[in-house]
Amino acid sequence: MTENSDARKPAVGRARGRTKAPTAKGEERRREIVAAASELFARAGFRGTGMAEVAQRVGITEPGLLYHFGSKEGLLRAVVEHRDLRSQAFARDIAAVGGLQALREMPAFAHRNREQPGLAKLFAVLLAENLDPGDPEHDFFVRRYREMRAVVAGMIREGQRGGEMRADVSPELKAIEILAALDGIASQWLLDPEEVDLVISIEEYARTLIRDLATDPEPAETGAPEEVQG
Amino acid sequence: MTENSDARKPAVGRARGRTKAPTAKGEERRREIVAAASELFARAGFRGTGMAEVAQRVGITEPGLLYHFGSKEGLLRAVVEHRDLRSQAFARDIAAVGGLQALREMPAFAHRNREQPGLAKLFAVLLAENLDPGDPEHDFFVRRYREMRAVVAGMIREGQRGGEMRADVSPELKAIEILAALDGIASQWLLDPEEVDLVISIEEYARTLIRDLATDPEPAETGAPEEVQG
DNA sequence: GATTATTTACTTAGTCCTTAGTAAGTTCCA
DNA sequence: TGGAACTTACTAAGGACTAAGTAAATAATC
Repeated sequence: MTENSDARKPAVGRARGRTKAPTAKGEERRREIVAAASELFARAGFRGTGMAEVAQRVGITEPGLLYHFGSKEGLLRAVVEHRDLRSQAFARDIAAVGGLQALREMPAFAHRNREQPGLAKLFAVLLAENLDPGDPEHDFFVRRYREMRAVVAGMIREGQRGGEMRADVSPELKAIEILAALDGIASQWLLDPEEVDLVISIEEYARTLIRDLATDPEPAETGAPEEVQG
Repeated sequence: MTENSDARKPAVGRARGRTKAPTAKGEERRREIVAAASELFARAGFRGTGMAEVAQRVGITEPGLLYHFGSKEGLLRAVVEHRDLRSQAFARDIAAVGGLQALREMPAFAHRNREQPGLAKLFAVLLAENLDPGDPEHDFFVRRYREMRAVVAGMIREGQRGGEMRADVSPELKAIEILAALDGIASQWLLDPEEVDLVISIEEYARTLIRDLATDPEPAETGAPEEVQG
């Protein structure tokens, strides 16, 4: 399927009929559709979700969908681009505070993720469906992960320059590890939330990271409640 | 699709026509089919692969496939159960050597994985397609991850009992973290092998782990070649 | 040890449903 | 009055799966 059908693929990404500016109603409609598609793609994946399901969910016909997005892949692209909150929020968090403090923010990040399991799942599912070059959004995920690794590596380099992080770790490799751990923990949590607590697991991993990376030993927070710094 | 069609689902798992013992030829054929299906499922997932594709690959008809496995889900089950080398090899490695030594074996595990990227990908893709309860192999993956976490936690407990690992880490949480990191690194490697080196990343993570968990400082292996112990 | 009966391992032909996508027309708002 | 935002009606292909029959190997019987 992916191999021979490179010829005459339908126009992807933009609408069929429309050529000028969209109206407010249209934009609102598109937001609804993206929201519905996000939910369904998170459940059954891109391949496991039919256009008819999405259409029914928003109360429109199938060609109505295609009017807005041109093709199923166009809809996927819209979902992937619009629902990009994850890496944006992630980058904002890490860029806002530098060095070690960024690691201390990881539990907050975990809390936010737990409140929107749909988003975490959407990300995990779509990533797995786009591992192959040739998968429709492969390049998007490659770019996103390169960006995220760069942001995390930058955060570590900052900590190293400031002297609060040990200098003998490679920022690039540590960035791979950190993103890997976060993804992997999320994946185990999504699979088996009764056995794997997302927040506790990430908190513990953050403690490990700080213990391993900090040059100064952290104030022992075992038994010491949060009001220490107040 | 997953919601309403609980009624009259076709018999899953076993063959339609056959009721007694299979012949040697049949078993060989089934192995061929499982191998082909594994490759195709790794590429496009269970949902993205048609029975016709699998059939063509092994040179059989579609009903020929169904004779052997009863349904598409039956074929998936066979793939998942037969291609279970990963966790078995993993458990064997970890159980063979206890404690810290198991962590030192992680790079070897990484090397094996790199030689069979198809298997790693199959695992990642099928996991993501079975995150939901109700997905056909959801329970299988839940069980597998529980087993793997138990094996890793046991290895850590052993290290702690022997005194070579620090006692103030939770074996259960550390097991989650280790499996998460391994999966996450593999996932980034599968997505972008040019930027992410599986073996180097896992080696570095193993070093971090040993540095963090060992009670005795390890002999600095930087610059010291392997012939030290010879 | 040849014949008969049974079973495995298929094939051909066909069912019925779902799939993404098209063509052409309609409504409604700016 | 022209274009955005739809709908109805349709196509062609692919989806898993069934029914019924056949070739060949195996097992049972005389």
